[in-house]
Amino acid sequence: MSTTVQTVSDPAATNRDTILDAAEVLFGELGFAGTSMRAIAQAGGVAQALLHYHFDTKDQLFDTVVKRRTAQINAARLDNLAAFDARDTPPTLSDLLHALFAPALAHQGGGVPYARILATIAIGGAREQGLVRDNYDAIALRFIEAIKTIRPALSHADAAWGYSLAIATLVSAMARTGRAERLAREDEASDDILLDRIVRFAAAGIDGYGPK
Amino acid sequence: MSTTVQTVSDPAATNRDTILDAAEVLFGELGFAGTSMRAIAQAGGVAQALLHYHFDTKDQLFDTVVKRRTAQINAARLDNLAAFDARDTPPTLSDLLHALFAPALAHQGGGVPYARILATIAIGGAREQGLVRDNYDAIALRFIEAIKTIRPALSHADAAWGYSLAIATLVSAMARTGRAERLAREDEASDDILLDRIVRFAAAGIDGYGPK
DNA sequence: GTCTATAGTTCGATAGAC
DNA sequence: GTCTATCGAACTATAGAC
Repeated sequence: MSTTVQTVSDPAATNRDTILDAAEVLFGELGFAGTSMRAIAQAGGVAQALLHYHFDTKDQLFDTVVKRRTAQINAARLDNLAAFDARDTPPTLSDLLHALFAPALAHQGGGVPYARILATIAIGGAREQGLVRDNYDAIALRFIEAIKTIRPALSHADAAWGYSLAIATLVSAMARTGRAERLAREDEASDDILLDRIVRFAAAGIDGYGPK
Repeated sequence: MSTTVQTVSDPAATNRDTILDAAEVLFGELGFAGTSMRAIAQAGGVAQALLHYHFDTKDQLFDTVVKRRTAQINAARLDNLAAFDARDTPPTLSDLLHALFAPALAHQGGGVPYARILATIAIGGAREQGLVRDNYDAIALRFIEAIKTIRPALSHADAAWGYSLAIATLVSAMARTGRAERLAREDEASDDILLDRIVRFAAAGIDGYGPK
């Protein structure tokens, strides 16, 4: 990476990156089937044929968009787990959920455009479930084990269900539909408020499966 | 409605209903943009032109699919609320969530095909959020008020966020990706088990926003 | 690496017979 | 109400020049 600040129109970005950025935005807004290679090319200001040169097919372009952010998000999650190991005191359940959620909501994780892609993948059909399994199951099991360490009374199944439903609240937050704010009669929530809401809800929800 | 039992291949079903059933399955599997009018016509065993005769456009066909099930689900939810009012003892928070969740997971609510449509709508973009607001905001506010009655210590915002994240767990369950079971190393969960898991998690999650 | 041009397919929607 | 046939547009992907 160069020393310049990363922006949407980074002049140092290659056409390949420009295409990935444009694809991420459109896939997030319109979904895989709803987004055309033509529209991505136009948004990125390049010829449509260039997309096929760099990524071959639409399917592979989509997979590349996902993999780029997955690498960032999961690396940050593993860093957070490592930081816990380096401390004197073990993390609380809320600490652990914060470490799980924050990288997916943060801007470095692709921001709102990618968050909406990830949300649709999380509830997607067979094709999308393959992406989830390949990209996220390993890290999920790491966090499930951490939950069991913090709450030894929970069975593996309880911890796994608790983890899965915690992710459900994250997916809802990532989709950023604004519905919760509308029902609460509040302004659109900031990342910090959103994070606090889902951490508190999910931590209590997990504890609903057994004694603290 | 006739006195015969409604089945997938009800011989008394009109072509209009057959089209709606086929559209529901395909929209659920492949999404709106991923489903073609041709595929729906073929699945329903009718000419493609007949879809346009009955529903005019693809957009209106999709809206009709949603509205048909919405009416069933919300009627069942209101029935459940009315049943609480007719009882001597007020419902618990878990009772209330059961009344909210069960109609959306039950077969009468369209079963798995429609559940997957509803899940995608719930995290969808601008177009889908219009459907959510029009079809589900009114009933949401009814349940939020009920939450505040059962837990007077909660603010309106706390109850609204609790409701929204409870719905997030329902959406996750409706998508039936099988991921929770895979992580828990269990067989695919039945409707009853799924319902019990999300009720317990969501009830505890709501209580995470304030004292019981 | 990047472009223009286009091949070949599939799409939503309509016309018109019955 | 239901069909066959088809229009015009949009799609993914490729060919070939630079």
